[in-house]
Amino acid sequence: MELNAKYNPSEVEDKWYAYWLKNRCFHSEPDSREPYTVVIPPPNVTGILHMGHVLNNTLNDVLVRKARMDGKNACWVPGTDHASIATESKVVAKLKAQGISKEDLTREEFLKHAWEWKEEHGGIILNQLRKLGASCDWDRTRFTMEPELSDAVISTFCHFYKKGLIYRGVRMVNWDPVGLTAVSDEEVIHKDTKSHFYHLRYYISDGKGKASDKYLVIATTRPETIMADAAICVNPADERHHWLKGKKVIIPLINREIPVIEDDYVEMDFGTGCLKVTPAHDAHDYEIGLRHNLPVLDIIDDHGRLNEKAQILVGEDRFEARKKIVKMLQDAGNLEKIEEYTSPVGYSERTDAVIEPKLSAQWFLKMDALAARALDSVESGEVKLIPDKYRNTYRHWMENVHDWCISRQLWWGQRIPAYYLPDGQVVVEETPQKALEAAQKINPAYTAASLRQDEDVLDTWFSSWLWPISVFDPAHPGHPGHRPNADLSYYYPTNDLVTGPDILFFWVARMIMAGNEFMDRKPFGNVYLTGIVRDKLGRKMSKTLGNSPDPLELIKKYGADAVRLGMLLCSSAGNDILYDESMIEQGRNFCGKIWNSWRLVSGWSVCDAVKQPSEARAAVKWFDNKLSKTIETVQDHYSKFRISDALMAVYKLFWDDYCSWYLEIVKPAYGQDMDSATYDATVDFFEKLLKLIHPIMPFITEELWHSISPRKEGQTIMFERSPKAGPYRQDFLDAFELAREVVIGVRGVRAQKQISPREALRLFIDGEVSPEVLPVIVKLGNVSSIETGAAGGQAASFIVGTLKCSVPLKGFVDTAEEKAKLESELEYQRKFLAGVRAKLGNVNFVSHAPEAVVATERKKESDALARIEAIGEALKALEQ
RNA sequence: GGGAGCUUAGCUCAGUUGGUUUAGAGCGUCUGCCUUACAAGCAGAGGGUCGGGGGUUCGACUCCCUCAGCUCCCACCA
Repeated sequence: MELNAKYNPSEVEDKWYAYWLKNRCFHSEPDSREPYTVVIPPPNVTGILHMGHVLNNTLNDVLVRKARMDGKNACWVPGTDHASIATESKVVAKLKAQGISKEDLTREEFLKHAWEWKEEHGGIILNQLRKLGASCDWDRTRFTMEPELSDAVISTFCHFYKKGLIYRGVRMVNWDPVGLTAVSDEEVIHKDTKSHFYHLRYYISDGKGKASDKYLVIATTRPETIMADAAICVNPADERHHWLKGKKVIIPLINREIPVIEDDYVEMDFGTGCLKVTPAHDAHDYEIGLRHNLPVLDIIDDHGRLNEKAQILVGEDRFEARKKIVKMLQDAGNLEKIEEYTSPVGYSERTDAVIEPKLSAQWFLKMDALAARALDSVESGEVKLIPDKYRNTYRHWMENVHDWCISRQLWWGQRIPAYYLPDGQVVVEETPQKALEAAQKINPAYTAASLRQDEDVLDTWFSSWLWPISVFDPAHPGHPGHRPNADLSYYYPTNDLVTGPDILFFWVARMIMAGNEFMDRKPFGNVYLTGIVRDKLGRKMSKTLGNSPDPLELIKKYGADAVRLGMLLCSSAGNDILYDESMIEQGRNFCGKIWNSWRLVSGWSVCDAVKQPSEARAAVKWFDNKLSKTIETVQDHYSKFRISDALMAVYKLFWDDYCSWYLEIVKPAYGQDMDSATYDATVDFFEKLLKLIHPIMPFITEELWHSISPRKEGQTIMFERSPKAGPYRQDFLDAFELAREVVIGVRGVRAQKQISPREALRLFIDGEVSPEVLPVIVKLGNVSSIETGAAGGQAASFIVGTLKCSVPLKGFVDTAEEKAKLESELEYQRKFLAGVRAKLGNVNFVSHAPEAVVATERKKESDALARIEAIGEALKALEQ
């Protein structure tokens, strides 16, 4: 096959991806082989590919392709997540742009729009993953809200309800006034936010509801909530405030009377020591309210606006109201002072709205028992977190977990299967039919019309925690007595999970809980937590900063293989990645290198009459050993999830060892034929290298593998076996390494003296070199002869290990310069020797240190002595 | 406020139970090369007292303490 002078990734990539699909290379069915299973962290159904996905899915694909080539039955299940709040807010925004308000629609109408949106935009991201080369089993593509998976979610709810772990209650929850839903604690992000501390005067009541001239001062960050105040609270031990005992104070502006109460909760040395208690709008205040039987007055509506109970500023947004009420308080003489103040404020993860603590009825899942078991799964090592520093974080979270608020006031998602009866009772059943049956057991007169289903849907994570189970057997979760189907029995538990640490609790921990609950075992063995992709300056990638490159553009420009390699280059687990396009350039350059090396090799002509040159024989033997050793290293890296190390080892093996050394040695002179032994070995090495690289760069390796020799239709490098490491001779590798260093020394002399590489030089070596590798020095050093001993007269010399090498160079050598160089080297060696001898002279060292260490020091000593002697001789020779 | 982690060459990072490492890699930098696979390349070179200080040890990048800086997670001082 004729090769283009340049590698053209886009042509090649589309061709092979189509080929793989056509031959169903990614599809897996249970068989007798060992399974290797991975489920994709399902991206949002309407999402588009960003660099984080690229990193994650590249890693996933490398692991999957590697496992496949190791002979395992690899199965990577793709799919998408319905992402209830994210998708719903997108649909709401789209409708708004069309002049349609969600409130004007019925639930059914809205869902119709949402499904339309999903059909239109859903799954784009899965097509984008194909561009990256992801070898997902597309026949198994799942969606968390497809009917079967939704059914699984509903039965899961029923399962936990009947187990008594799910309850409904009025609690202080995190309310998102933009998303118009409650969110879980995990979906609240606390950010330090600059605000003000307002010191307000509350006048003491004269007992007749009128203000006296005495007052106390409270400090608050939320003056707009004073209308909802239920009390003023002080610490009972605070003597400054004893005079307030039993008094009542007047809320400014609205002149409502509230009591002064005492509670230990109040810190004496914070603020003024007086706390305004607003049970409806602060979680602690709510607790205090419960203890003291205070009324709850909710003055903020779902949108974050003051309602009519506030009496004043009705209809104003909470932040507008804050500004206005400050002015009003000032005018009324109640504002004592304003301080600058920075405090943590909770924001909604999805909408970035400031979270409003709000009292409402929600569904919760009890977490204690689930968390305890999930903690054990990690502590016992059943599930490994990589890197393991996340174990600490994980433990901390699991030991301090709160009940999970699982209801959302949204429509896009699985609707809670709770049905309210006219008598106030509630039945929880998987279907309306079953619910009716249950209801009729309570009262046979009930009809379908008597049942009112809960309006809320479930948190997205309440469906995605089933993912590793439900993608294989959707009916399974929550069904007592249900036997796992063939797929689930074979593929579960999955092997590795690659995901970001940001969803360790949202998703990973909860999958472990669900796995334990429904399968009685872990959902995966290893969790590889990637870093977050940041820009060169360490900033998170975001649309507003415009620092987030479009992966598809990059793939178009550099090729998918280049993008994959670029991302992996700096992907040590858990470390954030500072993305820079130059990494992808490096990937592209590597593609070019691979391509060109095959152009060279494939262009050689072979003649059986040619005998194998001695340097080629040495090179073949050396590379064979080197290959084995490197494969061993690479396997070790993979087994420890050190993907970038594995990649770098392969990269250097190909570029440095194979191209720069091996090919340069065996390369025949221009126009000359090559012997067949060397040629066959060279091609064999090349093919093995392609197989080693394939998991990382699937496209170019497939292309060239087909170029090596014609393959049958359907054959692919994907199913070739990973090259195995054979035994290798370290002593031979060392001997070759010595020769390599001699060559570098000779080249160094040329560079320094500006002697053309074409001019052959004589080389003197004083010391022992394996005769096998001498021809290598001759060829790559362009040496006319290698003689033993030292070059007399003017010569450039260098030391390799304990070898003294010299190149006679009449007329090229500046004696003084050469002498200075040698002398500085001599001084360095003497210092080094002194250091070693000091160590060896220390009785404690010799008696305490292990023998091997002492032996090493002795070797260092003798080597240094040899070098010093060699340098001395070189100096002597210079003086002649 | 609590917890975890990080600080090694210009940049990004390795350094695996303290001694075969007189501290490594990739990229970048510098010098010389259009050498008939590749200038997206080839050859060569320079570059770090391992954040500061103290300690343990025969021996510390590696263990302990302390200080400084950075990052992340958790958290209800209004």
